[in-house]
Amino acid sequence: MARPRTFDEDSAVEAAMRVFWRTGYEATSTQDLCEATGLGRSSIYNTFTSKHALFDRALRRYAERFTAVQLEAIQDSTLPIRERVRRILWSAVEPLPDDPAGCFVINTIVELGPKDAELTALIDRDQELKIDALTSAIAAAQATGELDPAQDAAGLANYVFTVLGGLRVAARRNAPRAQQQAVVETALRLF
Amino acid sequence: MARPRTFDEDSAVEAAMRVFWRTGYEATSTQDLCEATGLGRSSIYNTFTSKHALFDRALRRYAERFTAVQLEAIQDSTLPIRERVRRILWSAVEPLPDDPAGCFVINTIVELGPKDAELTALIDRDQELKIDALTSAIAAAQATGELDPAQDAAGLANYVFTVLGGLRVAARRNAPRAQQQAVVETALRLF
DNA sequence: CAGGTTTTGTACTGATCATTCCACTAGCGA
DNA sequence: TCGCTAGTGGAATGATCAGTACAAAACCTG
Repeated sequence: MARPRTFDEDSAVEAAMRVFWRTGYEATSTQDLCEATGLGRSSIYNTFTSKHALFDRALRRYAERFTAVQLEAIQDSTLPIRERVRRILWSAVEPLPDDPAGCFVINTIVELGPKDAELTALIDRDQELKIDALTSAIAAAQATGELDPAQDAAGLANYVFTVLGGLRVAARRNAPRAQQQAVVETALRLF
Repeated sequence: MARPRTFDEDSAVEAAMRVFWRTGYEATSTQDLCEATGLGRSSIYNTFTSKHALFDRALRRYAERFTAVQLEAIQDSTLPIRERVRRILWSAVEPLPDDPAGCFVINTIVELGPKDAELTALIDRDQELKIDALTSAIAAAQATGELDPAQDAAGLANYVFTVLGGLRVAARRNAPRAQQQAVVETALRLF
């Protein structure tokens, strides 16, 4: 019963995600969100309750999608560990052509990290998931002799994602691609 | 002739810097700036002309100060190159106790990078200065045989500052200090 | 002490902010 | 086809935004 929606909720979140990603939380107005999603104010508030809640939805969408891709790369046992790490780092160097610059998660840490404990917790959980997966993959590679077992697996995993963060900041600044590629190769020397 | 100021311009910029550093550009209101600096609106606009101009002043202050410290570390020839690099990375792991989390420059890249070409140019120049200095120091170390001359000096310098960026993002998220220290040690293995 | 000049506090501007309200519309079940 | 319910568009809401106008105040010079 009753009138059905004329829009797709999922693609509205997708559109909002891209605006927040490009522009940040504070600098994005509800008007911007209306224009980006094609929805009216009422529909946005009726569906998502607030700007902050929509931001939360958008961030979750982003994190889930990118984490899935990275977990897939990490767990692809047809590739040597070194190539899997390369794929992870490479994602920062060769983003999809019309994605906004940088990483939405890192933008959020920087902008809202000190102010929004809930979002920080969400991001921490996501980060831990990836670190754990990479740690396991590295440990497995050490067990097969593919990697020096003397190294601390968790430490290496942490290192990889820290470098990734640095690359994503560099991407936000439009650093030359060749430079970033060189950094990836340098970082990979430990593998 | 005429009435003198009752405040110190420099310490007003310092106070503004710390608010912008902690809170970002958009989320800092002129009211916040009044409270942080202890000045009235009139004095702020009379002295600094606009919020954006004050932000610019604050960012320059920050960049000049931190760049000076880092250049000093880079050029301290009493230390082996490895220790100099360690000092650079260490600054992200052990910040001064009541400084805001993270790095004001990186916060600015992330928040305003895509929107503010002038600030981006300022940051790029600053970054280049540091990269060049570190490149020279690495090349010198290679010449004395302290470091393998086969490595690309500029590439290594770039790598160091990319890792530093990653560490500073981690600091903004309050990542455990021990984890960050481990990352520093891992990154240093290339030296 | 008086004149000139800049600073300072306060009150105000118009714009924009996130959010809400309400009348209207559109579809589904009866 | 009628009535219920939920979605929609647009006009409000009051708060806050960056920036300004202006008069009173404070200091230096003469």
